[in-house]
Amino acid sequence: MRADAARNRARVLAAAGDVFAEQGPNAQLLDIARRAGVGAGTVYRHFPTKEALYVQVVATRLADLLDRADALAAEREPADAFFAFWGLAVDEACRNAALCEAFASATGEEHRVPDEVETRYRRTLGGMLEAARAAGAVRSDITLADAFALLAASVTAEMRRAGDDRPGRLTGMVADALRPGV
Amino acid sequence: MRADAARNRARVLAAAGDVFAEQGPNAQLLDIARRAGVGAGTVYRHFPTKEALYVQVVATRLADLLDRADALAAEREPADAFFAFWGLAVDEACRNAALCEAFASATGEEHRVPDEVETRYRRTLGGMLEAARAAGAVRSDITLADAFALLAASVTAEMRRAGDDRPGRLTGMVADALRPGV
DNA sequence: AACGATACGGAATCACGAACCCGTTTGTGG
DNA sequence: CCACAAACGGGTTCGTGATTCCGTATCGTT
Repeated sequence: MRADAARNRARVLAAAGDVFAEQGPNAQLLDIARRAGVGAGTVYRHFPTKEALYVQVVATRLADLLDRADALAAEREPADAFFAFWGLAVDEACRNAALCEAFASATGEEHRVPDEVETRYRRTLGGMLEAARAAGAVRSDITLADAFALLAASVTAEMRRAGDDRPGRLTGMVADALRPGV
Repeated sequence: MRADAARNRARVLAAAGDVFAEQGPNAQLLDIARRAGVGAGTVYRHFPTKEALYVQVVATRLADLLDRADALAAEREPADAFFAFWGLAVDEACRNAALCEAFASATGEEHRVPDEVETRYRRTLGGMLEAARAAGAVRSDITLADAFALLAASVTAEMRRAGDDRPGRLTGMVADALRPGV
């Protein structure tokens, strides 16, 4: 691959990462091209459609997040790791409209990330959930689907947090719903 | 007003109610016109823009919901009324993409309902919350903003409920986060 | 340094959906 | 029953944004 092509591809990905993070999946392709310092045609030489570019960006962000999840799982006690990841994921999603959308639509219909990433996501969160449950930190009737749904709910709550300067408070309240009663 | 005009206006409102409920604010105006058995021009003679029609529909649905809230507040104990309304609102939102959007965007930026409706909404939910708090059924640190955010979160959770045939379960879990600890 | 092969920019094209217009139809007061 | 204002429908216009095209510029190889 020619050097300039590689450079432009990287620039487009970086710009798309920024723009989609700010504006979500409906960002305009021209905005991305402009921010990358490139013409629209160049974007299309590297990605077949805007959708493909978007999916690529989301998949990358998700993979980054899962890397961090793996690190947490390795370093901390199961319960701790699970809830730490929860907070991390919500925090990240709140700063990134693309990721936010990905959680909200979750195993949804549009903007599907590659199966490979989806599978890793399920495996990782599933593993942490299972471990936390085994450690008695999470109610035994909580399924992986419950966790996905409530994670999305946490993101919603946190994004709606109006005039509250205590980030993580609502997320914590929702996450606490997973813990066993007294 | 001519009789046919009144009839068509009602038809358009009914059709818009259905279509927006199914498809949310991005439904196509022609779909609505078609479902109402009317031309696009007729829709525009009664409502200046698609947005105005949408707002009208949402405001009506919200007002209906608030009527039911008032009834609950009158008939039941404060705590009971508050949580019953919570479940009702989530249930209604899940069946209605327009209402769902309205809760999600809440005191948001787009599709603003008339101040009159917004105010009534704040007053009603605020009153029920206050009463529930006074009855000791809701933690004293929960603000109205918290309630809005967590209500939106409940809707998200419930909509994501995948392969779980127990409607209201996740909503209940989120709502329980409002209750005082033991 | 010269020559393909690649890649580039951005103007032109296409698609879609909101909003407008106007010739035709319909309701209704006299 | 009539005349005419009000209302109708749907074809037309307009704007927006994704995608394509192609003449030009650049890279890397001989």
